[in-house]
Amino acid sequence: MTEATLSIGQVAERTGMSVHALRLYERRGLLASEIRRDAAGRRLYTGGDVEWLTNCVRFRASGMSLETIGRLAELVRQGTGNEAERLELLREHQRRINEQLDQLRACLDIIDAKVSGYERHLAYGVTGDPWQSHVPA
Amino acid sequence: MTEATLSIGQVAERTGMSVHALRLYERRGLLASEIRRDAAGRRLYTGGDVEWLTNCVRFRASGMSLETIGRLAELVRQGTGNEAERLELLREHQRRINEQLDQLRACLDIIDAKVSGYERHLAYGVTGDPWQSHVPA
DNA sequence: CTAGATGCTAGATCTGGGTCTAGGTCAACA
DNA sequence: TGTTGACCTAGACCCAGATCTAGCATCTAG
Repeated sequence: MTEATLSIGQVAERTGMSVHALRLYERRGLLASEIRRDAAGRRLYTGGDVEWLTNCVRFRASGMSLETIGRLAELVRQGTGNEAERLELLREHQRRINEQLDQLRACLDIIDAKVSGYERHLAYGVTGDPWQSHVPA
Repeated sequence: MTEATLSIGQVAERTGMSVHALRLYERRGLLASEIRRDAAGRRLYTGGDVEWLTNCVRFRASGMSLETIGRLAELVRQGTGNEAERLELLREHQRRINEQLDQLRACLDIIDAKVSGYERHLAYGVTGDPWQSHVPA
């Protein structure tokens, strides 16, 4: 079963990446498997490639650097035998995501407080600057 | 009561910013109030400045751009009367933080799944690559 | 009195992650 | 047949945000 393939443009469409970025990622070795080419040298992406890239997009959105993605890609390219390393890398990122969640929640608390401060301020015409004065909000 | 002031180095220490960044923020107009100087031209930060900067650090960590911080700073500098605008700006950021939280959680789910996939893999010597093969993980 | 921190300004440099350009190949369709 | 549109490579460019440099001034402790 010759797997159906996609052109770079189609992959861009379904991953949300630009074709430029797709080529960049390939040049930088961020792909888990080599991309085949057609007779004219055009890239042929498989479903697996798209899946990998979709994960890359998520990883990026959660702050993983291209360098780290590259390390992970290399481990996957090497094949089985380095699962412990992959796990370590993933656990590290897991940790970083949790840190980010904490930070975001902390910031959100502050903003929520300021937002309701301003809402009160606007609703009741409270005097004074809810930011400048040390009134909470 | 002449408020106690801090040097730029001290502010760097307690906000976690570098002195370079502190000067940069000032040049870019990201501060809510003008920083006084001593006779020799050295900056004298007040507690309020440190508080503002601490919020800046949080805002940055949650993805607010320097430009947006600058807009907020300007509104605060202008004094009361533009609370509605400030509120709008804060609400917008609130929205963006919530989006980020969603994305992070989504990514975390994927990573969690992969992590436990690899853990199972390592614990039971399951064969096959939990990444390559379409085995969950 | 002098060394060593610490501060100042203006402007240069770096980094990460993309995006864009030039110049060219190829396929399909009117 | 010839133009249109998607693709190719290599390398230039961009942007935000920070960091560093040069050259100088000012304190403070020994």
